[in-house]
Amino acid sequence: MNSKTSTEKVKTAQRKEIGRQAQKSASTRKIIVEAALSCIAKYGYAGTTTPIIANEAGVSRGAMMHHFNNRSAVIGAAIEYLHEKRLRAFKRAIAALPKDKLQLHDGLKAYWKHVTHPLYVVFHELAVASRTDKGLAKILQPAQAAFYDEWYNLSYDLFPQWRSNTDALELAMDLVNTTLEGVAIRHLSIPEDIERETRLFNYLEECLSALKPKL
Amino acid sequence: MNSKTSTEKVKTAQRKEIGRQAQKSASTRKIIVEAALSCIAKYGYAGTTTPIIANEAGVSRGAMMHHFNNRSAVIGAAIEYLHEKRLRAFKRAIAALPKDKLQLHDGLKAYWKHVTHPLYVVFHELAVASRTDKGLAKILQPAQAAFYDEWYNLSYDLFPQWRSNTDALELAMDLVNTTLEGVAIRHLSIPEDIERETRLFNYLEECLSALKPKL
DNA sequence: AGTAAAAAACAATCGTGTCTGTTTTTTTTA
DNA sequence: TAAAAAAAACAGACACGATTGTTTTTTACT
Repeated sequence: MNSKTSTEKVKTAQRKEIGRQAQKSASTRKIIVEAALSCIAKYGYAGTTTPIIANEAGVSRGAMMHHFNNRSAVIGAAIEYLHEKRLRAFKRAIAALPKDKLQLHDGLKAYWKHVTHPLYVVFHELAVASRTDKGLAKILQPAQAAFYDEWYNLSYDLFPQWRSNTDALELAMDLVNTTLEGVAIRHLSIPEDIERETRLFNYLEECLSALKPKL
Repeated sequence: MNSKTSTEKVKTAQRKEIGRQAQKSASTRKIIVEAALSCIAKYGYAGTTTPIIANEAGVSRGAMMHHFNNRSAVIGAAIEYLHEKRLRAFKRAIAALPKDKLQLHDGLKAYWKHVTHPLYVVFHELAVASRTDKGLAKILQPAQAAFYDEWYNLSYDLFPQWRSNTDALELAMDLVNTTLEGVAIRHLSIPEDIERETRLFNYLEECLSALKPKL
């Protein structure tokens, strides 16, 4: 049987005060999880093997397997960590924007920055792998859906002018989403062409201005 | 030393007349290559192992290794085959369009069909894998570049009205390219939403109409 | 008979999961 | 409070299965 999962272990250790052991445990877990993300970025999902992760983390594979029951558990924890990090970073970027005279430009730029962030390729890598790995899909999909949800809600809050026409908002978001992600993914196989991309970026901004409901 | 590559073998066999043996050889090679593509579509690039390909092709692994020196050779042949097939299918779709009163709608639809074709996910799968597999990248990149080139040239030929403003053409193509590919890739992790997609599709068409240089 | 195709067998490597043993920390108990 | 017991962190080694490339054997064709 599986006895208790690693997460449960942490929880029981955390109750009352945080002992040194629990601290160390959390610390190495974090190190391992970050190493896993780093490996996915460097070597791809298939290339992220347990010995490689352990090596990247600077711990023995035995220690790693003590904290996580199997490879999937490591990947799962990495996804969770990645999701939170991604969301936090995006929210922080949004929060840094001027609330009063918020321009479409700023929102667009924030999303662009998000999509060109190194961690985005990790998410994309996982998304592609999940197509043929149902187990992975089961872990990844909720995070993916949650992110889009959050993104939509944030946009709804931030751009009150659009609330009168949610269809337009949805269209605008789809346009931004697909286009920018398309550009980001193109970078994988084709060297970036700043000039062309900024032209596209500017055009997209024009489109949004035109789509914006008039008060 | 690698002695002669499988391709060379075929060539020597093909010179003079096409013997039945050479025919069979070409036939099984094709079967293997198609099986490889099928496997990439089904199990992903990492999951496409030599036993699986051979099994899918219905030949022994030994026979397969007789025709291809190693796994890379199979993949390489598959990419070449895929590229030609993709290009041919796209050209055929373009050729089927009405030459006289060609609408943007038709061109857009053709590209959309191309991007939702099952073989497109194979190409995308390979593109992602090539990020962390430089050997693969070396094979894939030329095909990728050639396809984009061909696409651009075709568009240039098909829409003479745009020739007066190549900047607009380039922008339009970037917009179409990134958006549609973005939608296609979204399908990997998120179930399609026909309504939203057609709305986006129609909007894209409007954008193109507006971008079109006036005569 | 001789050559190519196909199949099978082989050796080497690699990744995974499990198991055993050691050290350190925490908890219990005297 | 100090010693003993329990639990957790960690390291290394093992066995199993899978994949790859090579080599050997069998089959089919000309």
